[in-house]
Amino acid sequence: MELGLSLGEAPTPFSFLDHKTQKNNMVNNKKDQLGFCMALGNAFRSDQEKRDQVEDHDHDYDHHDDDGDEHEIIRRSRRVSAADPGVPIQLDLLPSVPVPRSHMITSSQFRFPWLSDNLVLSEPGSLDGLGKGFDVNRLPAAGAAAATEETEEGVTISSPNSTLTSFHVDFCVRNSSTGSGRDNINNHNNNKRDHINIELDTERASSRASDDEENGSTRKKLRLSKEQSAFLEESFKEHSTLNPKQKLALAKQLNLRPRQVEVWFQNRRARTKLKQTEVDCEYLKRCCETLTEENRRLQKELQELRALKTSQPFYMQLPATTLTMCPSCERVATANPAISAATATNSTATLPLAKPIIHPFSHAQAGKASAS
DNA sequence: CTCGATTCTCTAGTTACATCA
DNA sequence: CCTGATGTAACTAGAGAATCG
Repeated sequence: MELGLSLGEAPTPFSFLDHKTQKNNMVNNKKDQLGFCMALGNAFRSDQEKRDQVEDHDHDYDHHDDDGDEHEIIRRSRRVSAADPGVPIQLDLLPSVPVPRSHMITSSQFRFPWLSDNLVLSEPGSLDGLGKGFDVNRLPAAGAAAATEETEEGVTISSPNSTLTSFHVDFCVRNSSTGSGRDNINNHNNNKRDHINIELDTERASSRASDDEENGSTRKKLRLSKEQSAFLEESFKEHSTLNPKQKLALAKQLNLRPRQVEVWFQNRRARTKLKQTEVDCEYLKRCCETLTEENRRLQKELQELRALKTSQPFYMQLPATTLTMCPSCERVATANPAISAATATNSTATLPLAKPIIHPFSHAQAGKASAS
């Protein structure tokens, strides 16, 4: 009988994984037939699944919890323990873009544009303006001239006059130029600092975006505001891909060009995948270490058994048929119970040999033998 | 039904820029 | 102020799928 480890065959999923995770991993493994079961979610599913998701969105935009985003990966990876090297490793992932608590939006606090035209926010102050619709990239005064703008995809963005006023009235203390606003901010008390910084942030984004529109083709890099990033992040948690309808709705809501939303999602997927690759790499590294250690242990055991064989030549010269595995129950039936005991305990004690040979596949006898 | 052109969206890789230590 | 590292928005190329005539 031989014992071996093999990669390449269809794996039997680890029992510690729940059914859903197993299913996901089987999907992952099917592709390259690695036959390796990992306690990690599938951040990127097959094209067919993605298409299915897009089609689902055309019907309804309900949240599907089995979306394999990295947060799901975190939850699933936490179900396993790293304490035992033989047990798969716990891998803790932090969200890739840590959002300050004060800027966090939970999905229960608002709804996405494709769910409803209005966002519902429960935390005033931290995200002022969100609930009334984003306008952070619009020019405060001059931008109003462009009350209706045509995006690159021919989408008309509605007039900003509904939100612009309230959003900027609160922060009229700052300078109109981008850089010099900091001096004013320093004079304010700490309670307002965060609030103002957010505004400064959005204002920078606003001025750059407007510059970009003025310059046209020049590649001016826009830094998305915290609110925009947080909103996109929450949106990404819901769905890692967008259909055109969602993209337009999101762009309209955030006052970004649809192309910007599209690019953000592309880059976000790339970041997630990169992170997932790092996690996979780390996991495989640890698996390799575990297997190396196991291999070392088995080699040592083999050496000890060989040593036993040389020190007990007569004892080991028993007929081969006396140590046999039952093919049905996979129990080792031995003619000499002491041999199995010695093998199991790796003992080198001298053993009595004058015992009758038991039929290897007689379960009743084998059971009796093992019991003795 | 098949075929080629077109369009759209994706990934992977890269570049350019903003920010920070 | 300068500089290198880092993060990320934006770009490019190429592939695959869907659509249309």
